[in-house]
Amino acid sequence: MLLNRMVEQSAELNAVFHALADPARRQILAALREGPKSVGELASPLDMSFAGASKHIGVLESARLVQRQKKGRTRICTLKPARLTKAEQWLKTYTEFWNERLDLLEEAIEEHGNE
Amino acid sequence: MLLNRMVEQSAELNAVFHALADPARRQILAALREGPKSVGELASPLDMSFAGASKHIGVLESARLVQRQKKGRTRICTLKPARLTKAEQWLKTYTEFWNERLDLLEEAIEEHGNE
DNA sequence: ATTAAATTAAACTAAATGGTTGAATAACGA
DNA sequence: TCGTTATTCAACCATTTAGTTTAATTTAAT
Repeated sequence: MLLNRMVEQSAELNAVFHALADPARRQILAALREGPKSVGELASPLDMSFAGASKHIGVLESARLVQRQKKGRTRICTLKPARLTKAEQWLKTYTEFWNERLDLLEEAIEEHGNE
Repeated sequence: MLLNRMVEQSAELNAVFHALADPARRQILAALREGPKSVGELASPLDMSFAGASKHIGVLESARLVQRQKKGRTRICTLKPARLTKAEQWLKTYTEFWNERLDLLEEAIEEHGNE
């Protein structure tokens, strides 16, 4: 159903944007760009308790931006940026709109600039 | 100072991503793409009280995504998507990273695909 | 001058968020 | 087996959020 898909998309964007709205979580994503890391490695630079960091990773995981898999007694986190493209696509329609406006403004200035 | 600028950026991204994380707010932004609208016009399709909608517009305003100006007894809201480009830029570095990975994967498949 | 309309402000509630600490779980090393 | 390490879980607390309703404010219309 159409409505169904819209609601899903909405929930997805909710989760992704919400996940990105916290600086600790963005720091975790930044760290993961260097490669997979354990929860402990991600937590240590974060100026908060280990459990707190684990929660943040949980938020990133439920937004499907990060995947956590058991390896021995550690959990290895990897970046799954596929969902970011959804957010990027959403933003793109807005910046396109903005650029169109700027173009129109430019035209208007060209036409009426020396009045 | 360098730290200063980083914190500012961080606060800015916090505000923008947080503003985008709510479907009612995204709906308001979508409506504003058609052109400037009054608070009332933005509120009516929103299935919430007028005051509630006004608060959402306040969130968008403090993220500097929307500007509200008094006109008679109404307030006209206009889209100011400049800040969205900050968010887009931030996302872009991640999707670029992702595309690089995909390219590497593709290469790897080309090389070892028929083993 | 009064009333009506558009909007914000204030006060409140319920739920979510971001954080803590301490106990529980599970796997590794001696 | 026993202690240690890595991580999560549970319970809790303070703050923020999203929403409400009612009152206040400002401007327009009669």
